[in-house]
Amino acid sequence: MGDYKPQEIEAKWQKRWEENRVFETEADPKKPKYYTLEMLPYPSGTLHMGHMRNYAIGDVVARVKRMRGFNVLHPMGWDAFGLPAENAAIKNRTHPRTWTNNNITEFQRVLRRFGFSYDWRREISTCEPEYYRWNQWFFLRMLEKGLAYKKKSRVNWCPKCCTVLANEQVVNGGFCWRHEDTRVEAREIAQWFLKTTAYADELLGDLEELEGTWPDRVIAMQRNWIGKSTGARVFFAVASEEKNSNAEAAEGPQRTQSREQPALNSKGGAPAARIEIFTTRIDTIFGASAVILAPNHPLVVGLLASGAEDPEAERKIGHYAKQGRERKLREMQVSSVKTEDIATAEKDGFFTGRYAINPFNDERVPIWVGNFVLMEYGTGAIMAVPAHDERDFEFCRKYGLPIPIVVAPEKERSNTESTEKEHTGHRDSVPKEPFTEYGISVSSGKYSGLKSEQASERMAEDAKKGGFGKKETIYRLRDWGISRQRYWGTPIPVIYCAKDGMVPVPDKDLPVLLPANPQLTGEGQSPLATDPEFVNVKCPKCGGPARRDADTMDTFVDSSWYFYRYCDPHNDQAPFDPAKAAYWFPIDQYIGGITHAILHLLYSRFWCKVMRDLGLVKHNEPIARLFTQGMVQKGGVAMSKSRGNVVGAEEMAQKYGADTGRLYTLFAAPPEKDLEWSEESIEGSWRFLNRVYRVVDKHAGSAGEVAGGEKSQDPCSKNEPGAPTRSEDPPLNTKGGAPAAASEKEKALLRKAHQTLRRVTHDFEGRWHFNSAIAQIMELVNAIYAAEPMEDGVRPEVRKRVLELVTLMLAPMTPHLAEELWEMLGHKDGLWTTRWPEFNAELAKEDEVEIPVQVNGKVRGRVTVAAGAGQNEVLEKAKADTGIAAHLNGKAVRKVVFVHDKMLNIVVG
RNA sequence: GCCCGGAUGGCGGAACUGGCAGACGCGCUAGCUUCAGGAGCUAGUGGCCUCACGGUCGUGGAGGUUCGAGUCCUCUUCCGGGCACCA
Repeated sequence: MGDYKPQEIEAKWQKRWEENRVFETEADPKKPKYYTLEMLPYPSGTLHMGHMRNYAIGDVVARVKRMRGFNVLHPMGWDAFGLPAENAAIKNRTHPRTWTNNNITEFQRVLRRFGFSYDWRREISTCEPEYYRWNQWFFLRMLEKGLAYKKKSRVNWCPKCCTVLANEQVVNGGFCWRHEDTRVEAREIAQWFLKTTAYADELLGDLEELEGTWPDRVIAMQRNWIGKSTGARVFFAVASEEKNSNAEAAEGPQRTQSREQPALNSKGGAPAARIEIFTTRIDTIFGASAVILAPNHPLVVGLLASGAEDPEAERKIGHYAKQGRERKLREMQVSSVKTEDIATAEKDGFFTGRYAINPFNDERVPIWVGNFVLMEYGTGAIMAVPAHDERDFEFCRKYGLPIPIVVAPEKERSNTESTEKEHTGHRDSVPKEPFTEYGISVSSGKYSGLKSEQASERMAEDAKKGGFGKKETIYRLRDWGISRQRYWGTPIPVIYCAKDGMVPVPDKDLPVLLPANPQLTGEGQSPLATDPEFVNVKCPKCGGPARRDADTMDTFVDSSWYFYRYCDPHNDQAPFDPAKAAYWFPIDQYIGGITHAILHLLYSRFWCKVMRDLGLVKHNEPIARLFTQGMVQKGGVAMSKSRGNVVGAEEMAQKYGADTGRLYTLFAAPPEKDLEWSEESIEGSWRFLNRVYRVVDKHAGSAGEVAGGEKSQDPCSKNEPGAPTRSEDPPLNTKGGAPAAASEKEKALLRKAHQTLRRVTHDFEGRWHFNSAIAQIMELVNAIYAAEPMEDGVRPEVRKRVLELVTLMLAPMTPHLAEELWEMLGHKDGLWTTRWPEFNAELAKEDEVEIPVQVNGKVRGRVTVAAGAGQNEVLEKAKADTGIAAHLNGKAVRKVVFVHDKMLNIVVG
């Protein structure tokens, strides 16, 4: 008799697993594969129970699949580049590599302490040249395909990170994803972009493939982020200034032409400027009362310069004379740079003094500049249809622009009385609110009377025929800016030569190594730029003096394809062997936090499609199933080092053992939900494991001597991982015939065991209700205790078998204890050689069932009958029950509803 | 504003396709054991009424479908998350 000593047991089995290379895997096309993966951690600070939960969930999946006979790939690695390492290095006067490697060592030690079943030979670290050279290789391939380009543009700058951020890294409407209290600033910087937009349509469309296997909210967030809008582009010609004074007219069209920048997409040499607008509601175009440009639209400056001094127009619809407009424009351009709360800001704008021609009805509409029109979205220009759009309504009402109605509600009814009258089609009546839904076109020329959808269709067609527009789909998604002005990342493999311009580093010169000893200042200039040895190189083309690109890549590049590297982690000829990736991919199960719903998970999908087009892989999507686990919280907020509310994983392992820690995180809440850490509750898991240990310990002695116990295993199984042993139920596994039980007690216990096995198996397969699986096992253990002393009425082989089932069911969750119990139960081979047990339906079957009897839908009693009893038998028995009979009270039975083995409802009236 | 989730005892949470609501655990109460504490074992534990048998209410709220609703439908409140002058 001994006590459960997790620390001893855990060390012992971790050693055995390692000696026997239990978790090492190779691609083997003859075996069914299963690739399960937890998102790779950023090694920083301490590994806490939040991390632990993630890995515990992943390990259950890996171990269950292994027991199910799959060839399981379950690797681990480190997202090792990144800002925190650099900042910590500056603070502690060390090197980011030192800091990172120390953390990796620490993380690794704790993960090993928890006995996660990783194939450690496949460990990768993204900060090693053997890894990041392939980031550079991919970059060069994208450069060749035009998927990487450099552009000066307005980008997000985080003053704390001292670097540019991708749009995906800007959260909560303008804050840094790492510094949620820090607003990003807009800066004009030339940087590298990866053309995610080239795959926008595919990234959106393929989400359908993921429906059902990815969480709905992740799909919804990605859809939202990609933001498809189907509509049309329409060209409004800028009207010539026939009302101008003679002097201005004399300068004529040439002046206008030369001053105005060309319209977007204007075909070379097009004489008159035109404004291209994007709309999702071309059907409302007859109601356009203005064209509004973004303040930084390229046409604005030219239009202002040529805009008429028209006192009458100024008085009527504009608020600024010519000079005022220019001042106003500067104001608006400045204020739009600050990423203020744009959504709530008041609509603001001014008339440019020029007019545009609506191509559908040749009407002259004033051209305005508006603060709510974004250059970044669509064409940077809109038509304002105040009667049918909230924002246009607000804007036009403020400036007294007409609000013509061109869509009437389909039914003659609408929400309020006031709108009812207004939406009857008089285009000069003034509505109190815009009608933004689809309806019937009115006052829209030949399109009047059409439904909105039809009108849109026809008008887009006609615009195309007439050469003044076309159908168009646009996306909110923008290209991924990957340049970072920091040290600890992958150098961008590009060289600038005075003679040859931008020259890619040839493949043979990869990797471009990070300089070993940089000057780290954290002050917003890439530290690489200050290293002459790094920067000054010979041009690969002409051999002349040239400079390297001094920026590094966003670390999300590293994590966009790392899971392919696990398939072939030491390949020095290619990022990976396509044959190996073809075997393992797609990832069968990916597990991680919701935080990466659009960052990592969108970039990874993009990368996969690029690799497919490079011929490296054949699949469209890298991740077949995604699971987003909940966070571990303490005091209502997620555990994090910065909040100071972490519970260290190692601390838990020392106090209760790894198995208790694992079990608790699996039991306390379903895996997708957040879990509030409770020191009190973990005691329950600890008690349970002790309870299991004690009862196995008690019966193990006699069980070891059981004849047939060890022999019942398949002797061929030894050293053959492909054909693991499957122990069976001696001696009750007789096929067909009714098993002979020694006693009612024995039969009931075995029945409970197999019922539990059935449910636990089910909970592990897909449903992932680990918490209720554990609850089931607890019930079984309770039943074993209730059957004590088992010696009285339960044969040793049955006792042993029941305890084996408990052990096997616990094995994926508490693997160390399970191995120990397995050994105590007399097994010489490790539990890892054993397969998941099959439940025996015959043994699980109930002889008798208790059926609740309802009278008029209310439970009034229960009757016990043989399983499978028919309606009449149950009904007779129910009527004979005095309690139930009292409720029937001699009333006429109107209806009887009977569900086999479930319930009986007698309806009386 | 739009889009996703949620809401069940004192607490974490069960309840597979509509069929005994509250499994399992925590906490609490009592008994056994112990010098005592702890641990362990056993029993009890949704509210209200009742000495009791039993009754009655009960899954955020209001309606509805059904023999029967935590589960399905309509409306609604609150909480969490994402996106947001997206044309």
